[in-house]
Parts: sequence; structure tokens; C-alpha cells
Amino acid sequence: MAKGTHVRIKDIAEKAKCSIGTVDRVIHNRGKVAEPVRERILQIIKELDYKPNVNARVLASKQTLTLGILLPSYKKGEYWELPCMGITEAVERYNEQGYNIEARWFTYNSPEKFYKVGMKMVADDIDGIIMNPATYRESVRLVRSFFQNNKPFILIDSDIHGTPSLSFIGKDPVQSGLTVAELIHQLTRHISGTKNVWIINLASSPNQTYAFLAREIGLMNYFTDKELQEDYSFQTFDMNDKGTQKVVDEEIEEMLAREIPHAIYVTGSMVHRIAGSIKKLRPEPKPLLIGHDLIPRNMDRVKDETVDFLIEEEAQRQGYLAVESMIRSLSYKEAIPKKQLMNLMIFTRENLPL
Amino acid sequence: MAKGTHVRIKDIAEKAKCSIGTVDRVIHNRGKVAEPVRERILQIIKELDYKPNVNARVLASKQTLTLGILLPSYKKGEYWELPCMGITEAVERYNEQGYNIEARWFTYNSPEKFYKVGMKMVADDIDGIIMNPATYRESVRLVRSFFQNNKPFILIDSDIHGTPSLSFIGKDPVQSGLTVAELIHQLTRHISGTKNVWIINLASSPNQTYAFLAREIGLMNYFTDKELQEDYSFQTFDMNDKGTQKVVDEEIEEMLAREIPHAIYVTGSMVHRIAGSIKKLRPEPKPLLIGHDLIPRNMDRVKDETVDFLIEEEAQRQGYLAVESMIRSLSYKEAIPKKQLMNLMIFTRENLPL
DNA sequence: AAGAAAAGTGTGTGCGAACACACTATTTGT
DNA sequence: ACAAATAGTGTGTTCGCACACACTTTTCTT
Repeated sequence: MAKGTHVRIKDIAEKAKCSIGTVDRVIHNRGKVAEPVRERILQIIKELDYKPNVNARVLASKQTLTLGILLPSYKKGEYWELPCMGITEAVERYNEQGYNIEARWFTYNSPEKFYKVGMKMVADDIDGIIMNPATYRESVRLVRSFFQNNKPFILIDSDIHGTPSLSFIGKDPVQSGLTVAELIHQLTRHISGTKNVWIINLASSPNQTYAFLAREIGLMNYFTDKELQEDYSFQTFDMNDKGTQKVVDEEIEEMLAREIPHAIYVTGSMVHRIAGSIKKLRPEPKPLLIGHDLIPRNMDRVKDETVDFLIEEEAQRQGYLAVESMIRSLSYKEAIPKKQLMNLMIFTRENLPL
Repeated sequence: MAKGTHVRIKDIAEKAKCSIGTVDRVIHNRGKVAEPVRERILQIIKELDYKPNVNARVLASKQTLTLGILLPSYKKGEYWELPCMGITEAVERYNEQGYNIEARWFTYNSPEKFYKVGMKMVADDIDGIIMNPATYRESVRLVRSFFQNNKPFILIDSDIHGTPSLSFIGKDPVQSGLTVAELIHQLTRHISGTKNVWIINLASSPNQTYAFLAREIGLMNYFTDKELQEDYSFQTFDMNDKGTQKVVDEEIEEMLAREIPHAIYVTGSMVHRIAGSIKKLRPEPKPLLIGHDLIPRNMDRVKDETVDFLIEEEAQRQGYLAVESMIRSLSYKEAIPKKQLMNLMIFTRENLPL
């Protein structure tokens, strides 16, 4: 392997018959370099495949990177805590390594707040933005602003197709739906007669629904593709969590009292709510329960076997990767893949982490 | 966040009223420091929570780390290619960052060779060892030798319990078996009557069998625990791949001609072999097929729906983590968790990567 | 008691890059 | 024509650490 063969700025300078200062200037576009010299240096850099020494770079530039994190507000134990943990982990890790990363958090609970808070980020002295595009309209307006102000940004969890982001980190929700469909199909195929499947869209906030609906679409897609609709009967329930917890729970329990489906799929991260009702009513035979996200309350329901499967899109890792990618882009000037797709993980009682 | 608050060696020196040289000596155990001074400095280091600046450290010490990689020999597309990819990826990544890591590969195809090659590593000038403990006896002897020669080592994929390794990276194979059992149970629960399940131990080399048997044990454990043995009928087939490919295939096809089980579980990474036979014979109803590892030939069989589920223990990430952990231990002098357990991932057609 | 060996300590240089600054050569203005 | 502005370039310091080396003090020999 390359030993001591590392090309340094000094080597470039020597070959170009100029000083390291000049080389430095062309590398950082700090201007004031005669065009022919500039070209010559760039040529040599390419020729020698110069790779800056990251350690020296970080050491020398006492830069402080400030990252703006724009995410929905959440309570402890809710989905967004996971990406946040990943973000915090990455920030701490890089800080320990001599970097100076500061994460500034911006949260919102409505589209208006989302836009407003996002705009404040642009004004603030922030080097890079990591955000979740909650609603389309506002996201586009924000992205426009980021673009005009030359602020690099990374989208996590949901994508806005074609957006000039540094990277999108997450997974196609349709694919999630397809995976769930595959699971349901496999798990119910030996049940005789028509299989009743409930799809419950239970969102704690209306601006989460896009991804959930996309999951539903993926699910429907699967059964259409395989021409299996005849064997299945689907019912979708859109429930809003605006009311008190009790109202939703009562509704669910009423539904379960009337009929027991073969399988229930909850598109959001709220399976634990349905699981609660099932635990209480103990319907026989117990319907298959599938949901999303490794949040504590869901994991508990997997452990006690109320929930059968949880799908997860490496939420924590998304946060970690977002920070890492941003640093690599800003600090190392590395190229970042436009899309970083996570694995879709299927968890059941026996392979649950921890 | 901490800004400029970084404690430096100089700060320690000042507080301890000595020179940075002395501090450096106690940090690196370079000896020749008066005991009271030494104690004082250690105290201050703890007090100030000194964390060496990694960038400066790597920059200053032009050390070349040589890692010895001791893994079974493999052909393209086989399981061990995955950890190797991870290892290579990590080495390249760190080298690009100014480190100087060299990976020296040692492979073997028999326990004797394993031991012999392992011993050669000890003699060679190697800073750290990453190995898979293929067989118990030889591994223990090697570990003893590593220990005596003060060579740090990391075990990947399989563990030797209680071994003085820096870290074990992998997963408990029994857990794999439990997960597979859960899948089989869930997927066959609605089949009426006794469910026939085949377990096929198909190893390409006899020293791989330990993990495979452990998986089988996990599976049995599950059904015993849940008192489900009565609903199931298990048959285990131990097949050795010593013979030509044809012999094994013929044997399998003969078995399938006699009887069609409800589910087949292949404990190793060779499901594609059984899948081949199934593709050829097209038994009706098609038995559920579950196997391990995301190697290309298995993935192809998932895509064409011959194989239903693949379990994977993040093989590639294991290799990556091993190198990273070793570097962090040797270079950063960081403490590494004694066990780094991977996620057990369940893959089906719809969530297969790529 | 003199000299050698060992123990204990401080200084200086280099690692590769960033950046401030100083300097020279050229152009521009009047 | 001469100062002022500007383009183009090199030097020197800094970052935090590792390590070689020189130096001082103590202990051991005989």
C-alpha cells in the first residue's frame, strides 16, 4: 500500500515551481493567482492525485462548523428521538476527534412554524443544514432560500425529489409498504378464505401523513401486482390523534369488538396504541400486528408478543450519517452520494436489539 | 458546546509544573518519570478529562499500522468475501485520511494451516490481528501465543467465550436460530396438521460447522420453549460438500422426490444450492426456504422467489468495524467494547438492498 | 572521592495544511 | 511622471502532538 507516497502541497509547489502559498490559494479559491499558474497547479493536482491530509487540515483550520438541525418537535420515546440520538452521537464523536462541531436545533409543530424557523436558520450563521422536509410547499420555499443563500443542506427521512440537496438519507416509503405487504402475504397465505386486513393511518400530526400514505400505496401495489386482491379484503382507517388518547382507543376497541381482522398494519409509529387495545381485549385469534419504528413503547409490545413485526429504516443511523456527510462535504470537501438509502430492517421478538 | 476548551498537553504540563515532555512520557509510558510527578500528572489528566487530539496525534506520529487478517480462504461470491470487503473499505478510508494502515492477509483451508499461518503472524511485525476463530483447539493455542507476545486481536463472526480479545464482533448464532424459528413458526402457523421442517447443514468445509450447529440448537430451543414440538416434525440432514457438486444436488433432489416438506432451513450460506434443486423440480406446494447471508447467488434466488428469507448478520460491517476498532485501540488508545453485536437482519424480496 | 551509569527533565524539530502578512511587479489615475 | 491601487507571490507562524536529543541530578561502583 502507499507508504510515505502521500502527495503534499509542498510536492505540488515544487513541481509547479511556486510556493505552497500559491498552491494553497488555488486549492481554496482564495483568488489572486495568475491564470497560467493556476491551470498548471490544477493540472498537477489531478496528475498526482493529491488528497489533502485531513488531520493536518483539521488541525490547522480552527474552524467551527455550525450545523442547523431542523426537525419536528417530539416528546421522549417518540420517533424523532432516534435520528436525534444519531445526530448527537456523531457530533460528540467528531468533537472528540478535534473538530469543533456545534449543533443548533430548530423544532416545529406546524407547517407555518416549520417555514418560519427554517427561514431563521438562513439568517443565522450556519454552515450546513440537516432537515426533514415536513410539508411540500414549505419545504420547497425553504430549499429555494437555502439555494439562494448558498447554504448546503441534507434531507433526512423523507425526500423531495429533484431537490438540489447535498444528499438524501432515508428510504423510499413505498418500498416499506411493499415489504410489509410481502410479510402479510407470507404470513397469511395459509389462512383459508378471504383474509381481512386493516390498515390504520394513525398520525400524531397531520404533516406526517405523506410517508404513511406512501406506505399504504406500496402495500396496495404489491397485492395488485400479484393479483391477490381477491384473496384479501382491505379496510383503511384514517385516525387523527387530535382528540384525547381515550377517544382513539375507544374507537379502536369498538372496531375490534365488531370484527377481528387477520392482520393489522399501522402505517405510522403508533402500533403501540393498537397493541394496547389488543392487549386489553385479547381477541381470539389474535390478529397479526405489524408496525414501524424501534421506539421503546413499540419494542415493549414486541417483547410481550402483542406486536409481531416492526419495520425500521435505521432511524438513528440516518441522523449519524447526515452529520457525517455534512462534515465530509464541508470540511473534507468530499463528494457525497446524492442518495444514501438505508436498509429496511424487519424485527421480531427474537432479533430485537438489546 | 465546548469551544476552544480543549485541554492540551501543554495545559497539563503547566498545571503540573513540569514540561510537556514529561507529560508525554507518562502518557506513553515512556518511563523515566519520578513517581510523585507521574502520579500528579495522571491525576490532572483525569481531573481535566484530557482527550488527546487525534488529528495532531496521527499527524505527528508517522506510525505505520500493520494489521494481520486471518480468515478462511474463499472464492469470489462466497461468504467471507463480505467481511473482506468491509475490511478493505475501512483500510482504504483510513489511509485516505492520512493514516498509514497496511492489511496483511493470511488465509487457510484447514485447521493445521490455520494454526501454522496464525503462528507466522506472531513472528511477523504485526501490530494487531483480526481473525475468525475457525476451530476451538487451534484458536486457543493461537490466542495463547498472541497473549504471550502481547499482540492485540479482535475476533469476528464467531466468538471464543472468555478470550482476552480486544473485542468480539458478530452475533450469537443461537440467536440466529431463534430468529429463524420464529419466522418458521409464524409463517407456517396456519398450515393445518403436522408441519414438516427440514434442517440442512450443508458446509463447504468441516470447520464451519460449529456456528451452523449452534443455529440448529437455537431453532430447536425455540420450539421446545414454546412447547410446539407436537405440531412440527423436524428432520436434519448433515451434508458434506466434500463430494462434487453433483453428488449433493442429486441427493437433495432424491430427497425432494420422496417428500416435500413445508419448510427448509439451510444453516450455512448455501441455500442457493437447495434453491437450485427446487427451481429445477418445482415441487408443489413450494416449500418455504430460509437461509443465511447476502451473497450474490443467494440474493438472486430471493429475487426470483425461490428463497423466501435470508438472514444476515451484517457481515460486511463486521469487517469494517473490526478494522476501525483496532485502529481506535492502537492509535487513539481508546477503550473498545468487549462485545459488538450486530443486528440480525431479515431480508425478503422487497427489502433486499440494491 | 572520582567517574560511570541511571534516573529524571526540558527543548527543539517535524508532521501537513491554513492563513495572515509582507513583499514585488504591474497597472491605473491624475 | 509619480503616487496609489491592485494583481501576484513567498514567508512565517500556528495547530497539538510525538519523539529524538541534550541536559541535570541522583545513585552506584570500586
